[in-house]
Amino acid sequence: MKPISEVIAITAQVTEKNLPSRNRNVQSEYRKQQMVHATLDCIDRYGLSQTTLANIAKTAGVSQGNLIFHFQNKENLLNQALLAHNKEYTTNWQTAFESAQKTPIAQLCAIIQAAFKPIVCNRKKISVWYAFWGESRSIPWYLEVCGRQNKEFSGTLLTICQQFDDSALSPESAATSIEAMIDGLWQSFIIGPRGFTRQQALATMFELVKVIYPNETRYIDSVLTEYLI
Amino acid sequence: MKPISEVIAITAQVTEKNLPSRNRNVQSEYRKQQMVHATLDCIDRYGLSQTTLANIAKTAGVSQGNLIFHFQNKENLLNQALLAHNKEYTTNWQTAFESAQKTPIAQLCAIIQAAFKPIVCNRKKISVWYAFWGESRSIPWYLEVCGRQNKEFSGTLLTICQQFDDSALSPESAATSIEAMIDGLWQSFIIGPRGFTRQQALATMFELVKVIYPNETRYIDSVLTEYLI
DNA sequence: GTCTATACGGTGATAGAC
DNA sequence: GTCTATCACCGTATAGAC
Repeated sequence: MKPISEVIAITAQVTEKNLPSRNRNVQSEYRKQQMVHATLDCIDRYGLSQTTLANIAKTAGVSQGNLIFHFQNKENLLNQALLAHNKEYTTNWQTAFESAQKTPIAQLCAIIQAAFKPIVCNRKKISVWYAFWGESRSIPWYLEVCGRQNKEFSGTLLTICQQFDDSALSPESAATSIEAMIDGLWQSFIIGPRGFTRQQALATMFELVKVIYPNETRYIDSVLTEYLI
Repeated sequence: MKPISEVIAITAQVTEKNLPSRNRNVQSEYRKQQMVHATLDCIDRYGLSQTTLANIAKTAGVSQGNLIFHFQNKENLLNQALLAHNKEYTTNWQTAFESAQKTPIAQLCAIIQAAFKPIVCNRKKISVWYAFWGESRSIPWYLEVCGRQNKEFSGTLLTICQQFDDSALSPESAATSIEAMIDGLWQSFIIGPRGFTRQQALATMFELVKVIYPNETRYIDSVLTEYLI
């Protein structure tokens, strides 16, 4: 799914070209995006247990009946919301990974930086993950979605770690550690001290990478310097 | 709050001594424990959004009215459940910390081992944390409880890290890294690959500590060996 | 496609017997 | 203290007008 801003751009473009049928489809897609977006907002603000169709409708500025018209039922709406949330997250790190230099350290730094970008690493987005994970026991489908995504990330990370020449850690341990560190630092944004910032998280993250791959210290420092400017 | 097993022991003891009034109090406490326990079970199995008084009552083997009699309302019951959950977690690491040898590395290893003990580190217990954290935005009280606990743990960890003589990491970074690693590895039990075990988690954890404090390699290995026997 | 009105079931909480 | 019966409300989903 495309970000709303992009959909708006497409809508405008199509309108200008006067293509009513495609226009209608795109507008419909945009409406659905709006609703999905409102759903994620509500999950963040009220938690899954207090996220009601009434809430979502009000937030999206549409009627309750309209939600059902587009998504048939609440369950489906929540599923679509999770998929959209997941897609955004995945696209973020994959884009960073693909546009990085083709050296292990550059790729590693790229996906780590991506993980702490404001689009994915903020209180709202993280709250939503936790809301779904908190119900993943009763609704295994939630876990399936997250698990698939997670597996791909882990795989990519492991492949990167396997390309380093020497480290005190095995590639498996290094990959597991780095991934756990990212997840753990994310958690700090929710339950940690109020003043915890993305910059601090990223700095700590890179310090750890330097300890794991001391040979790459120079490159990492250059990335950090560039980032802080 | 005391673990149910202990409460049972006290109940039996008091009964023998024939103290009806205290006995009644203790039995009442035990009843409440049962209900709190059932509540945590339901949060794990159904998620917070599907945890109803009907569910809890059925799980606890009591009537719905009885729940309200003891806890006045659902909100209070959930609060007590979180407090009990939190208490168990805190007691676990504090006990380990206090009974450890008074050297930094022994204390560090002790609280790390405690974090991966089956009592606190299993799918059910972790699910419950996530359920509450997922709602912590809408119910700040949840965050307060977890935050206080978290702060104490962080503080203890930092104090320990400050006692090490030399490391490539600052005490602050080391403490943050270790705490994040624990949290991140916990997360693996929920969304990670199915085969992930506590032993693996602990092994990875200790490998990382060795990288952070290379001087302590020997002690850590001895702990690991002892653990795996 | 979007709305309002409404049916229906489930949920938290109360009342009162035992 | 514990239960059953019951209420009032709210949440999802449907129907039908526009």
